Amino acid sequence: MTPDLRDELKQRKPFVSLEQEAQLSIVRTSMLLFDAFEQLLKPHGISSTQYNVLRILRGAEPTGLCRNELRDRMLTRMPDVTRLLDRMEQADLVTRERSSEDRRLVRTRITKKGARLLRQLDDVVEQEHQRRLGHLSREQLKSLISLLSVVRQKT
Amino acid sequence: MTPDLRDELKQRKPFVSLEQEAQLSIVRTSMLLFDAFEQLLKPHGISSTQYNVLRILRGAEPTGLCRNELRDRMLTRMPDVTRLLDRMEQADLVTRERSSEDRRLVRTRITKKGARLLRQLDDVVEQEHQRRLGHLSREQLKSLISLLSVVRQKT
DNA sequence: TGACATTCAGTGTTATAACACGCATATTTC
DNA sequence: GAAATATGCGTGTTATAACACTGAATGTCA
Repeated sequence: MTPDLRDELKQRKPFVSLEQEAQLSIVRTSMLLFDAFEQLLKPHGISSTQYNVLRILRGAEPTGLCRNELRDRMLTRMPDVTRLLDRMEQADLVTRERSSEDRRLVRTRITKKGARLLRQLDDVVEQEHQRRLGHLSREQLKSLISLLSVVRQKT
Repeated sequence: MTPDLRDELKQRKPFVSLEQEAQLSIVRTSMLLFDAFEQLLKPHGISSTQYNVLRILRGAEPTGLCRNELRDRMLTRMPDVTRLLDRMEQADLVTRERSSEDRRLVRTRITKKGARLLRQLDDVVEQEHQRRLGHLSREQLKSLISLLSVVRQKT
């Protein structure tokens, strides 16, 4: 019933292994969701990476986070957080302030404008999640979440 | 037993919905697999995108594919296939030839060097899939593949 | 306390992705 | 069969990602 990935990508040969098919399925599905998410955000003027940062910083209020803490919590690898934050600071979405206790650290916090934007997006984003995944049952979702967690165990 | 994504990302608040948790789990898992894959390929001098192109072109022998067919079969969205192929042509991994029947088309094919590189990588790549996903049972893998296919149904 | 190592943020540079546009070739329509 | 439309590829440009390196601040240890 459900068409397999091989058809989707018009592949002639079968997959080498279930493991390979699973990995490609994960990456493929992720890319589709990720791209759709970016398109959704685009009219609002931020990328999904920036959105991710805002979400993290909202959760880290009122203390904020330093650059590396933020980087470690991000969904996707981001080697150049500094300039990402530069742009967000310029857009008045975040503020940065050097810590007085440890002057190596720069504490980043979300601004009111950032928080307002995020609040506007909350509904839009949740609707998107429903649109993309709402056709799965609760059991299917739980099973999927659990299986992916097992995958991530092996780093 | 399996630690959840919330712990992994040090999130304080629970997820808004199962749908959201599932989407984030998919994207997170994909990024980990994808990054590991890129690191694996790096010593061999190609990116995962280029690897993907080579795989597709190997499967499309002996006719090859035109640019847009290739783009449509790629695992990830790629708006700038032309310059990707430019680089690969320069590295002698692919050849391009304008079609004589329809002179709008440019047929791209894998070179011997590209095919050789790919052959070298076959084992390495399959080992990587085993390393990342080999700890799941066949039933778990099938279930995961099937669930992801259901997710993709809603475009 | 002074030398050494470590941690943190930022910078310089190159490579790649993203987007809008343009030109050539085919196809359609009247 | 000429004009209009569609399709396919390439290019110019800007934005962002990736990587290696620098310098400041802190911690460590003799």
